[in-house]
Amino acid sequence: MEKFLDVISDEMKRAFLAAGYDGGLGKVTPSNRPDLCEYQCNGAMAGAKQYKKAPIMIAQDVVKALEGSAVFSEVSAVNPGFLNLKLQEGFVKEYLARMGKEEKFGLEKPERPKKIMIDYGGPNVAKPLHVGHLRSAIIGESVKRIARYVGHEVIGDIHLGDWGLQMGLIITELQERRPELVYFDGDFEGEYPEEAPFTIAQLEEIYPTASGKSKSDAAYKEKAMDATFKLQSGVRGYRALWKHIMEVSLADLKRNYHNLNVEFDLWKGESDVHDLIPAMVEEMKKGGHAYISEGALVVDVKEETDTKEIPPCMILKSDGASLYNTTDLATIKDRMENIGPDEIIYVVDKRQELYFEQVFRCARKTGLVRPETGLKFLGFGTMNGKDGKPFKTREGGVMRLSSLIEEINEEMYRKIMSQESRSMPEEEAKETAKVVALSALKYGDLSNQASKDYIFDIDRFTSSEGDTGPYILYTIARIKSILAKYKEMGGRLSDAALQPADSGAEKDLMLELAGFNAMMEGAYEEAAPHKVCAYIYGLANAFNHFYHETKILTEENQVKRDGWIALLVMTRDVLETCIDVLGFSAPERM
RNA sequence: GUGCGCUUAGCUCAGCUGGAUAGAGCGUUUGGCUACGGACCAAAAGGUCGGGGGUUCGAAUCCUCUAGCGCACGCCA
Repeated sequence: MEKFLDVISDEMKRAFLAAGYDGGLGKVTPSNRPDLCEYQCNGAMAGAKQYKKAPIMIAQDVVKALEGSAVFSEVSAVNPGFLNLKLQEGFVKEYLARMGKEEKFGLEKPERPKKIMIDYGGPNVAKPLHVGHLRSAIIGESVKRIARYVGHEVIGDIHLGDWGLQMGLIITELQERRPELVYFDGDFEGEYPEEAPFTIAQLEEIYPTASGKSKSDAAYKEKAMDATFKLQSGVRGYRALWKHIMEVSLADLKRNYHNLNVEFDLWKGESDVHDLIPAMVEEMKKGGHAYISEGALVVDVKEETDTKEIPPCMILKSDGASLYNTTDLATIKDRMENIGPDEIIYVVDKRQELYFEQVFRCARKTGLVRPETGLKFLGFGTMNGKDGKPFKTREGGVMRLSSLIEEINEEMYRKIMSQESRSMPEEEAKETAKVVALSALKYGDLSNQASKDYIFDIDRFTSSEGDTGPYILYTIARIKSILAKYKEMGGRLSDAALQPADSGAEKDLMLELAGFNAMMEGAYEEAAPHKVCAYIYGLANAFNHFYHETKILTEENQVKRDGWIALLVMTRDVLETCIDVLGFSAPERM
């Protein structure tokens, strides 16, 4: 269905036309003077020049044309030419009632649903997730859910770092420690064991150790590079070890992402496209795009309009080895051939912007993608500590994601248990703490613009006062509690029908609800989860304000009371829909 | 050096396509539980939108200069 603001604007446009002016001037926006009006239109001022007329005169003409409007209850022309608007309660109610009946609250399906791939997460196997992986996961997941909700086909791909030197390092270190393992026996021809010869904990220790050694020990590094080469050329034992590393590591990654309520559709990685590289490189050479520069194979990606020298995109290093660019390009090739997306969105650290610009240009130039294929870089900023510097542990190291989550879970649990009013059983408190803590973590992140750095403040995020996840969940829990009590009293939610607003607070709440679909479309178009956050914060505020003014269940006028119940149901549903696209959920009580 | 980004209340952040008196939250001060959930609500104080210039009837928003900070700039990922 048509968006609320569009319906109002249409009415305004008709008035401009009826008064003899350009209908395009009749654009209505939310009021920025809530004390004066609910909505406003500035078209009279915009049209003053065109009609060589004082804005206020135009505004007055429009006011006349709007007499008897079914949409506006009040229209006034104010100097220098503002049109201040208030809406008919009945009109608002009708719009909400229609929203409630339609799927997705009347959000219109896209004319042509797109197939969108989102590349996010990007963990390396055998390395624990750390806080640097958090934003990609949280933002990517939300962008994915928003696009999906709006009606597009969306495929999330984790894009694992599962190939290359890091694997060789692990294998080398393993060989140092346990040379007796069959995997290192070149003559072995039997079946390798099903069980991996290491646990995830061991794996997570092996990698940094090996990485450290390779930096100080040239011979060790040589060995690791050799192991990498052998793995890539398919040596049986090495392949078998690689599979073990993958199994063990992936099981751990899945568990961790699941705890974050982040689910990928594809678990593809660099290893999946490795075999595509030689042919792709050949094509680039044949196409005349790739040439040797300073020993390396590169593709020029400069453009006339550049204000700055853009270095060429490197395809192969001077020693002939592939690099990050190569696998990223091969991944694009693979995706285009096997999935054929209309758009690929990369949710990565914003510092990689120039790099991705090079890759995108190279992909276009060499024809890996169609001209109309969208390649979008969604860069996010750094998560900083309270001191404004990149977030670290107290000791100054990189904090593991699991530690961070544990810390925030504990803090939330502590807050629940210290609640005087309502104590709940310890087990339930623990589960609830997890749910609420996730909202704190995600909302704290998503309520900021993705592209900016932000300060991670556990005290602020876990507070239930102010613009936080727990505040939103508290509001939902409160609504649920009232609805539960209503049912206990014998009320049936399905019987409740909206009524025209009775008070300012009620009307404000209704107007907030009416803005849902415009907000969601905007959040999708700009890939901006923070708009969803801002919206639900406003909605939760509007509800709480209404709640404090209105005794709902004790209202004796049944029609009125049921109207409020219907409003609560809708508020709850919209809030829950929104937190779902943000990637968290609400407990029944907290 | 070149390019990109940021700078809004004491702190953390919004600000839609240029509109009226620049908005929230936290913190501070004050008020509200015999209540459907007080993990809440209401009110007050708090601003040279980094600085200068320009465009416009009108600028936090657009242009330009400038300062401070951050980031990136071919063989890392």
